[in-house]
Amino acid sequence: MYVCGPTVYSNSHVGHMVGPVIFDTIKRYLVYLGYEVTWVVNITDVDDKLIVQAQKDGTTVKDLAERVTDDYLRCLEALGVDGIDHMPKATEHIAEIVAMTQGLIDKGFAYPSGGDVYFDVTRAPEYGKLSHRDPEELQAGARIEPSSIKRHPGDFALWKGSKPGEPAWESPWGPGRPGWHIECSAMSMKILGEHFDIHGGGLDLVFPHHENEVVQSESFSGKPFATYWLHNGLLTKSGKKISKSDPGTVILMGDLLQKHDPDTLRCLFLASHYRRPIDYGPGRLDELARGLQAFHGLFDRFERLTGESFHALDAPKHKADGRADSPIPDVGELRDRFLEAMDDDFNTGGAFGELYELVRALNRFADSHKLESATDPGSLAAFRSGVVVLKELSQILGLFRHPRARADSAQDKLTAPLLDLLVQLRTRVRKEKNFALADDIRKSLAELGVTLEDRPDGTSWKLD
RNA sequence: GGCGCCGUAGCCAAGUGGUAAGGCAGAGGUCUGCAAAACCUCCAUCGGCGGUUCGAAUCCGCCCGGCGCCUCCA
Repeated sequence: MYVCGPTVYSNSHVGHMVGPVIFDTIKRYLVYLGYEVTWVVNITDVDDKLIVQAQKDGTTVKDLAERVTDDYLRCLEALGVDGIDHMPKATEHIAEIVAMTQGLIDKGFAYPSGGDVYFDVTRAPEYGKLSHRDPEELQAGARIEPSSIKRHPGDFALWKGSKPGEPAWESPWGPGRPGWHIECSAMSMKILGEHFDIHGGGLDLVFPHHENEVVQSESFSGKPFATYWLHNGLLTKSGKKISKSDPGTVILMGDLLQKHDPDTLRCLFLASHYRRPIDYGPGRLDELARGLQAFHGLFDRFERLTGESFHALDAPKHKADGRADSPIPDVGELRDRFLEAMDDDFNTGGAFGELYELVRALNRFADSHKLESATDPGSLAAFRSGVVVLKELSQILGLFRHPRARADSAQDKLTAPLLDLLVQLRTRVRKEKNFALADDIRKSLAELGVTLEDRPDGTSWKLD
């Protein structure tokens, strides 16, 4: 599986993470089903944009690329995108790119011109098949800049001759750098072979990038390139596409990660089908976070009842190891429905809905069996097995990998013991039926962001 | 102008031929000393108009509205 990664000239915005999270989930699911998946995401670290930006910043292309790549990797890690097997860089594959370019010239699909090398789209009758475009009509669009060194306006550069001061590598056509599309063909071919199963990327890459990848790859190898093309919908902000070339729309991923839980952000991308556009509007993330509370409520409940942490649970990693049946009503069926949704073109939105139903089924079971007050080992074990199913399915979506980070500093040594102490005192007050004082304590704590929950088996506190 | 996508409750969203998942918000209820949490119940006929069909949100046509690509873009 090959997914187009970023051109690293400026830090990642939210939109850049849609694809990685979606394809991370797709890989998780394929692995869950028992497939072996090798996932490649490229880093394009040389290109006109980088040259311009580096000059603006007064730095080198190399430094800029490294800095932006680091930001990208940090975002991936924060979001739990950990299934990428290879991240090849264009600058480390110049030899392959040159060889492929030469091969295309030898086969008559490309021609050198003025220090550049262009792919000749008229030599590939199938050009346009991916994006349903007719090369002749591309001319009619007239938005392609005319160039005297190109034979056909639709021809695209495989190799660009360099001007003095620009990053350059030696080649049979003089010093230069790769064109934009060739690195993906060269690197996917090197790592995955001439033909592979899945190629992904944003919807905005269909043309010209993927179209060009297909022609140059198939012209070179004579074999079909990717079997399946998956294009994820784009992120919009108030209806407008988020794009680096439209600075008003850019929302930096790094900024969002400061304020929001990674699970919330994953849900933003997974709550709807991957092909649909996702609109990022005000309050959207808060809304999702409120919804996620139900899960955390169940995790807390599970921990109170069993002493085990949901996050430490060991759940089946493969479908074959999971259990289809459950002593708890609906659990087996909900698991089936979750998997059916995923089987249907990775319908994460539908699958996500089943997860909520599963939470409700588990709470319903815990309520009806009075798990808080009874000590029936059988019921507790059944509850636990149901929670394991929840964990099994959550893992597929890459959710709830870690306990939620508290927004405050509850981790300090004093807060928890002090709150415990207050709760103890309040419990005594309540026993004495001094509800006015007990309610005062609860109200004051609420103002500090501490919520108290009185249960049959005691009182617990939680921080917002 | 060409290619393509979308329009489901106040908001987000699944469903693509058999009488509408789920989430947020809202209303009522159970539990509770009161709350919180949890659970239960309620809240849409699917942009509009025609057509096909025993039957359509789901298929076809037209119209209205929004968006993307055709130029760098995840």
